[in-house]
Amino acid sequence: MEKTITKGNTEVQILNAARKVFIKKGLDGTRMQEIADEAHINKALLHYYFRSKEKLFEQIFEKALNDVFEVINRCIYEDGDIYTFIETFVTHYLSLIKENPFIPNFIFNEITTHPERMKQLSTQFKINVPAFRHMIEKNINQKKITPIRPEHFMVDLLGLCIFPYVSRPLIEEIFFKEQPAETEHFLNERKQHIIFLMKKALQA
Amino acid sequence: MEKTITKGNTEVQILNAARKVFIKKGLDGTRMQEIADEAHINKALLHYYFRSKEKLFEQIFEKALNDVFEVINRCIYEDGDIYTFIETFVTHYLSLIKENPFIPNFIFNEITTHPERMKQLSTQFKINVPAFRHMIEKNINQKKITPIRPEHFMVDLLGLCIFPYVSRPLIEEIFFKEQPAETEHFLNERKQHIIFLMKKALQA
DNA sequence: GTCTATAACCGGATAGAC
DNA sequence: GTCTATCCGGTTATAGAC
Repeated sequence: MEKTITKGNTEVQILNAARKVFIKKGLDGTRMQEIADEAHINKALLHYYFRSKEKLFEQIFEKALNDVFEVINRCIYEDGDIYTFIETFVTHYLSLIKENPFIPNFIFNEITTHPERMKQLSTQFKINVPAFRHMIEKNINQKKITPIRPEHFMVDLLGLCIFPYVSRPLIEEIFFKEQPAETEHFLNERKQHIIFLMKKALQA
Repeated sequence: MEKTITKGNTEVQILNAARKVFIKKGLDGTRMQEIADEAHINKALLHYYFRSKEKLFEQIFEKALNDVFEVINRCIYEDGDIYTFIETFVTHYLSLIKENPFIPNFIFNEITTHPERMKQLSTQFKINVPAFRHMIEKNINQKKITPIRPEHFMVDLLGLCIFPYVSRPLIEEIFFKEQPAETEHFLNERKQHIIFLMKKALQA
């Protein structure tokens, strides 16, 4: 009776466990045994459900990439106001990262350590670049913002949001060694700070 | 005679080879055989010179971290003008990354995949935080810039410089799929763009 | 110092009982 | 579907000749 709670979803348990371990340790650093332990099942079951380590990994990687692209696309409206865009983008993106702080690092690392394979997996995801470019250019033409290359704008926003989480251990070590709790507070301040920074930088 | 060119510096050859492989593949993804091949020597020699894979790795990791911190510290002057700081910092930092584009990813990844060990190694490096804070606060008091928390300012600069290189494969895929050579041009534009962006954002 | 050969170990994958 | 036991390839590390 109590067992029914988890009955039938061994597959889900495995996926959750795999996600947790892969994201923290990467493809090469992950041991199938550790996933099995985390999922409270036997190593052999992993192969029963997913055939191989790599097959299991691909599912996790694709899902992670999909989440990241989805949030970006949800914020893009061809005719949107750019100041609204900045606010919604930063808000949604930071909340995604806050809930999954290891994801960006995970993605970047797998792409650089296994370029061929990951590149192939990553090509299926797209962001709506034409709509994004259109939005920026329209706002420029309306003199709402100073001229800027759309690609720089997007990279700026992503870098400002993502970098503090990717480099968190070093930031903690450098700036907040004496009061580690302050790091959390600092990261929470980022939202207002980034919005302020980008709005001011873009003023026409 | 020709052999003397490399005689006596087997150790250096190994370090160069190890650096190249570790930085691209990470600690877990690196095989000692690959380092040996890259250095054109035998696998056993690696152990003769460095005892173990981990010992060899530590040397590479520490050197990488040291380079990164050194550049930052070289730009900090307690009484410096902040607009000068922005220019020299961005210039030096981008040229470091351009020459070693995989270093940031390498460092972040090792710290997250092996937190205990790497944290320990990273504590020996410091940036001159008091001088940096002093510089920012002085410039604020002189009304040269709008008030900003020094930590945010540093994280902004680093993120804007580093992120485009860390995410290069995705940027290429998303924005420049049709003309991959354009990525290089885009990255070269970053220097002027970041300087422009930060100066404008900080204006008093 | 540098090599070849091999030991010792680990981890992904499979066989086969239940 | 789930387990235990085991295989087998690959990888770090060492022994020992030169």
